[in-house]
Amino acid sequence: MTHSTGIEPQYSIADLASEFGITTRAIRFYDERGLIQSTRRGGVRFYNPAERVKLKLILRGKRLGFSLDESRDIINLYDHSNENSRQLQFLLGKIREKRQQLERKRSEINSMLKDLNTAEQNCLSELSLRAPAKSQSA
Amino acid sequence: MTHSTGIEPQYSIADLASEFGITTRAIRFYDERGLIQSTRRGGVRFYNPAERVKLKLILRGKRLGFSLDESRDIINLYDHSNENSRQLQFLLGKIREKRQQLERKRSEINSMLKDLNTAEQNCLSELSLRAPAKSQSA
DNA sequence: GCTCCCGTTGACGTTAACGTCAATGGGGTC
DNA sequence: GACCCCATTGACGTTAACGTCAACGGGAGC
Repeated sequence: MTHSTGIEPQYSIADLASEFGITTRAIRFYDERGLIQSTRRGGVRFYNPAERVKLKLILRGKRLGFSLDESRDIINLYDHSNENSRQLQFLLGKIREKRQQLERKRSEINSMLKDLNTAEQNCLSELSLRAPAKSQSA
Repeated sequence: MTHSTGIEPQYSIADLASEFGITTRAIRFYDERGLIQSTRRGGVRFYNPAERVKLKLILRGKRLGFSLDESRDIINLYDHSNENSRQLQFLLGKIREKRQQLERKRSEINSMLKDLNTAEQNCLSELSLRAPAKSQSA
């Protein structure tokens, strides 16, 4: 599969579906929407490693609460071929926006983790009350 | 619960809607679904601070990609009144599951942040190529 | 040549999470 | 007591993100 010279591996739609645990319908949906691109061989879709990575990004985005449109935007942040300086500046701004959004998400996750920790402590202390004492029960 | 002041503040549906930037319809929807509870005064909904906090948790959950059902589950992790030891053990397990899920999300966010950083660096280096040199352009 | 399996394109169905709209009603206020 | 504003209930509409189903086709194996 991994040819060292120049030939890229190609993935069928079923390959990717089983690798990522999604349906082929979902992949076709992303394809129709232009989130990923397929090369056709006799009407049949094939995907190269770059498209596979995009698919990964889409699924990661979904797990983090991003819509497909947002994921598309995020993907586009990485793909800047022959842009001029103005476009690059714009891109840079968007990248920094996205970073702030992600940092907000991360801090909200940290809050939730703190809350869970106190909930766990409450649980444990209530359990220790209900249970007989470990060491010193006359 | 230890409350010293005695009287709790009550929030109208419009209060909460404007505070959190959502519509009253959304709040009624959460209410119908039992994610939050209202006390009625003449058919009109009112919410106490505890329900306001639940609403906050729901919205935070949404931003992090949790469904309303998942947020309901998370909220229930904090509310264990008079449970027996078996139920507490079960709760403890769920709390730890949720924590792992959140930690996965956090590490995925960290990956995305790394990706964004390299994208930013690429942008910057391309810009420095396109732009004239800072010091010696004469 | 027939069957099986995978793939394709429509077309329509589904679910979550609300939005929108109509009819109704209470509470101030002028 | 008419007006206005906010709230409620019910009903139906909407959008995103697919699921499902039907009809069709290519190619591998027998």
